[in-house]
Amino acid sequence: MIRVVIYEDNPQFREGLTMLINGSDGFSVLASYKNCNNVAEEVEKWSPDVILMDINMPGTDGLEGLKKIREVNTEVKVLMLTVFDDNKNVFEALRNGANGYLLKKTPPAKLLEYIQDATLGGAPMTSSIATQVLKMFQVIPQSKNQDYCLSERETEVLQLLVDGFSYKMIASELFIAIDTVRSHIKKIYEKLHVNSKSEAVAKAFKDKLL
Amino acid sequence: MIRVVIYEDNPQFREGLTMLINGSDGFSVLASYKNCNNVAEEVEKWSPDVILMDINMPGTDGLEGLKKIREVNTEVKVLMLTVFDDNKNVFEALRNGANGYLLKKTPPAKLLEYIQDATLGGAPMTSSIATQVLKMFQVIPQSKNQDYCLSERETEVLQLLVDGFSYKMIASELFIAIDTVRSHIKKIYEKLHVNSKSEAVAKAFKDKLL
DNA sequence: GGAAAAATCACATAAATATGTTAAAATGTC
DNA sequence: GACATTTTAACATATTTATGTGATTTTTCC
Repeated sequence: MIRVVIYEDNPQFREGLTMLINGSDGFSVLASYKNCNNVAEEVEKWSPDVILMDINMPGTDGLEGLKKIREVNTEVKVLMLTVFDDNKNVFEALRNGANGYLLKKTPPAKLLEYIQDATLGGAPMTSSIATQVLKMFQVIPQSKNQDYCLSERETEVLQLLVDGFSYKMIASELFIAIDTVRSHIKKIYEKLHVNSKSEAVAKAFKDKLL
Repeated sequence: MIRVVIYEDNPQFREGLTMLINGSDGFSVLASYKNCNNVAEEVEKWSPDVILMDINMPGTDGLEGLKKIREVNTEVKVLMLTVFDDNKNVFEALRNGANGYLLKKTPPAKLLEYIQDATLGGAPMTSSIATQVLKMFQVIPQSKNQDYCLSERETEVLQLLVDGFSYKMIASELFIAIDTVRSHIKKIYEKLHVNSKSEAVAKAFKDKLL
């Protein structure tokens, strides 16, 4: 038996969901609420398997509700429900530990399937949402793996620069003369096409050299 | 009719897939190959709706194959197939535009459903993979929004430091005296608890201050 | 209107950095 | 062994940066 708690401000939709789920074998609604104002206590009280969470609600909204839930419970599966597939909300929800993201227009049969999918460790998403999620992956880390051919020693020195070491400190850290440090850094600047320490540090971060 | 091309080095598995798909209404296998050595031409030739792509293959493997496909075709849905849910491969595949990621042990009925799901814009994933993807979202941007209370002007100056400007350049950029730049930077160092330009730059990147 | 914070500028000085030139070992490769 | 690359190092010098101690003007906010 999959035990569900619902957060949804619209009374009709809330009732509809409850009837659908209670009317299906293997599913039962433990409770439903019209906002997340007391979500922490409610989740602790019922300890459901799945929570259906509307995003747009008066008072504490779905995203904040999700955060509060995750502060007290990382096990329960939380499926976000929304009318629009708003990019920013999707990202925020997944970042805060949502297990799935569904549009409200999802047909009832699919919804039940998705709920079950979530309990099995899946990440059910409406296809338009799934498309967005895939795009996020493609955008985020366009790791421009430019290779500047830094030698081992040069990489080491650059790492220390990034860590905030002065020439003097690097010299004593690596047991070499400060003039040698200078030499290395000069070479590093050439290879990275920069001419100051802070530019080199910035480039190291931007191009993920370390 | 959903038109499929298969890349899979194991002959048995390749044959099994082909028979399964060809034997199902609404699906047909256009071709199957045992490596990705000529993937670009093959995809252009068949222009399939869906490609099933094994990750581990001799010669050009699935990940490289995926990259080559995306260079010539961004429309075709590519589903990655693998025995293991290896974290790094999942990430690399999604980053390079895979549309889904399935374990080979996926039951035949599910597999057909997933293929269809992909054509409809979904992102079909085995639940263990889905779990990993969700975790990636939670890990990536742990935005430790530490607020160092930099003023507007200070933020501006820090930005220019990060961009590699010297004090002199900042002064002329902002139409202020170099001594004023010094004052701002001194204040910035205090607030960030650092005492050199490169440390400030590094901190700006680490804490995503800009 | 007055207190607090932010932004502006000046002068001084020690320390650190950038740049140039040069060159001897050490290491790796064909 | 010859060659290229890397690592090491010294010396010189101009520029930049870090730090201190003031002080004046704006802006903000109650």
